[in-house]
Amino acid sequence: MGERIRFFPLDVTYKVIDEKAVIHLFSRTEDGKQICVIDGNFEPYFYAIPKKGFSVKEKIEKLSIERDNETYSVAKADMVKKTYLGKEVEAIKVFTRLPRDVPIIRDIIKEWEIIESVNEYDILFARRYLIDKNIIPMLLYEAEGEFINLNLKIPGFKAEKIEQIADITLTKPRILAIDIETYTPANRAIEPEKNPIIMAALYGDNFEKVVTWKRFKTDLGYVEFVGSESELIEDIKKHIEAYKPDILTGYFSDGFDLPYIKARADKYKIKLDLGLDFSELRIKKGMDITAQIKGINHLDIFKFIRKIMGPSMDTETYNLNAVAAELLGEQKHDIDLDELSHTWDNNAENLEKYCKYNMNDALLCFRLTEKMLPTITEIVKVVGLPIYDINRMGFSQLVEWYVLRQAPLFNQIVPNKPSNDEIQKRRMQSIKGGFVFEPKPGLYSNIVVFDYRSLYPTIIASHNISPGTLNCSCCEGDAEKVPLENESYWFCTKKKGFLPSIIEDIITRRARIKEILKEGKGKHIMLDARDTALKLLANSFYGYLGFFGARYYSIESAESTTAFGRFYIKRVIQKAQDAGFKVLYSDTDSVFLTLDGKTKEDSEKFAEKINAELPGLMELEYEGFYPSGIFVSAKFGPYGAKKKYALIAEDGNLKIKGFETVRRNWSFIAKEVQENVLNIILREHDKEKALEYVKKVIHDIRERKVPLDKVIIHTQLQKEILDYDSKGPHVAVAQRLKNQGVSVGPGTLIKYVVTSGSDAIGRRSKLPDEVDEGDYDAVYYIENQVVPAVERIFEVLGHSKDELLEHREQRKLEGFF
DNA sequence: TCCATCCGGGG
DNA sequence: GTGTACGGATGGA
Repeated sequence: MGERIRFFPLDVTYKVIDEKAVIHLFSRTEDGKQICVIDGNFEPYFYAIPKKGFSVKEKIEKLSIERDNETYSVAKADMVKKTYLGKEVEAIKVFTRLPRDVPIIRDIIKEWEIIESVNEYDILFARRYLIDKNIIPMLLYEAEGEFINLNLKIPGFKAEKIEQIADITLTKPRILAIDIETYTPANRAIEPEKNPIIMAALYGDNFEKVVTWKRFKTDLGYVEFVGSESELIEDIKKHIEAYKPDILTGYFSDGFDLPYIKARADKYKIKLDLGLDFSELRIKKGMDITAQIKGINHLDIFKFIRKIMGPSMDTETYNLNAVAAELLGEQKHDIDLDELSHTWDNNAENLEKYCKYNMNDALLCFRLTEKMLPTITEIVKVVGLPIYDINRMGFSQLVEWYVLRQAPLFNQIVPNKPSNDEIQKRRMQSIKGGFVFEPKPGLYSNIVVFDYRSLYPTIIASHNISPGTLNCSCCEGDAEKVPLENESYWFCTKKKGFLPSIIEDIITRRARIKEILKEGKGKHIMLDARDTALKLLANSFYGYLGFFGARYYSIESAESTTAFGRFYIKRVIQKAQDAGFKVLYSDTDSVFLTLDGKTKEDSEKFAEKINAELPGLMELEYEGFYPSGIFVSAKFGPYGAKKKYALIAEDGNLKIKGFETVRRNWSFIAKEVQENVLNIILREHDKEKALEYVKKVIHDIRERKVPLDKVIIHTQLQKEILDYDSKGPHVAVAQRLKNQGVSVGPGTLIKYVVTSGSDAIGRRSKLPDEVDEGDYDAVYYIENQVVPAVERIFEVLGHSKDELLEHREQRKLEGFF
């Protein structure tokens, strides 16, 4: 009888040993040791689907060819009953001797007359293994087998049997962050072939190190001096090996740090055999550079944040400073990197601050990784691929690999990726989106808001939308048609489709998590993260159906999804009007009504009635009741009129959408006036009071009674100063800060006050410290801050901008311009 | 206006 | 490694 071990798989590859592909699961054991569990009991295969009525199994079994003195042959061929795009098929599961034989055998079989199609020939062996053996990275498994010597840096264990023993997750993988500084003179390009790495920082759990090769006096404990750049490279290699990370993380390390280190190591002929199997750090070039180390998940946290978190973040740029500012509330050290090379050459005694800077970058990267880890882990668990893989995927790829993992459970053969021609065709196609009912500007009372919970996912599930159920012959003429004018689509009503089944599963899993979260007290970081991961996936399905690269691309399905979306929201609008409610506004999945004399209970009953008629998982949710609200006309953006409204809830909370208040680059006084005006109007319904209040504030500004700290404007620099076309006041201030030797860059928060005078506005914008109390430009704050903040609100109430300003000032202003 | 190329991040 | 990106801005024809 063999031994038993418990382990969390983290990375998976395979090696050919004795003419056989052997899976290697690089893992962490339950008691924290590294181990490589190997499994030789898995064979490469793909599917061949013959044309109807043809028997092809024997021909395939006999297939064997010679090429370059190598023999490629089919190891085995099994007849299997499968489902392919909604149809039952008799396929052949074609086994080859090695993974690399698959494309060769496939190419031959593909050309045969009697073959309808070949499928699943491009699913990497290691991934195929994880799917077929139902192994999910970062979960706990138990293997039975024996320890063997494998010529690896870590012990080997040959498994005869592997099974999951409980739903236990590795929550504390060992993380090591890396960041390098290179010799790059000001205004010069980054040139790895030419310029050395001069510092490298590593930050981990109870571990911090900055390695550099110029000596200077310092008390910093973490600084380590070596004699040369090549020694620096050897040194960081040694530290990484000693730390034994599960995750090596960097910020843009796919595109910068690791390729740079590799380029410099190559120059000195240093072997960067960081892989746990002694393989070298691999830089894969192409359109997109990636860096991979076998056995260690290299995480480029920048990539994850930009691709996955990006859409839900405020920042426009994803540089470390801006991202750390938003996610951690921390910034990079304020130093001028342009001077580093000069300091390195001439003033080594001043290098300490650069070491601190270097360390801080590694620290920020470590913290970002820690912060993202729960979400990353849950995505890994939902999609079922290692951190390294999911780190480099976008939404559509995550959906696709989720689908690929579910496919065997539903006995599905998965369609192939589109050809280039097909992609070109698909790129031409576009579809109609959600329905928008434009609000009429005005002040309203007794507003009820409803929205469809997860509209598109529930439509896909409830209407059985997928390429496999589209226009099925079994329901032709019987099934309800998709509400599209120029098309005649229907989806099967007799058999649940594959995609609708798995999306339904995601929706119900989310509902269960929500239940638990509702019941339980305190924080559930893991459940929150799981909900985030599932939500992300569910919301990506509709986009996936319309994504040109998708295996399950179906423009008809995507079109039908939005068509049903428009249908259901329009139906709510129609029925609400029929029932005597007034519809104020609607966008895609939500609708705003006024009671118009009816009661809140009436609206709840109305929603119940709507829900009784909705299919499957679809549900119109009561979002809230608002005693009053104001809709304001807004500027037209690229997608039509932008929504701009404010509602007040029964508990007095304001719900503001689209107003400038939510943005940072307004002075406190402008935000305060806007919020107070909204409060007076929505709470007290007193237009005159609001008007008088604004007049009073304008008067106070003019009298300079408003304290300086209320006129400070905070604006975050979104890009490099040079990259701004129009240099607004904050850019001018940033420029002056830079001239004074202060390091400013994207993400830096600029605080300034516009002072009085007749100069250009940029010149009059000063740092708060430089301004005396009361020395602000009253006209600017009235005209460019306070008035614009409330102008549109008063417009709705029938008061013009001029009424906000007293006559005398108005004349003065006119004279001014 | 259309098509192709470049860029992001990093020093 | 049973494989290869993406979407938006910019600039030239």
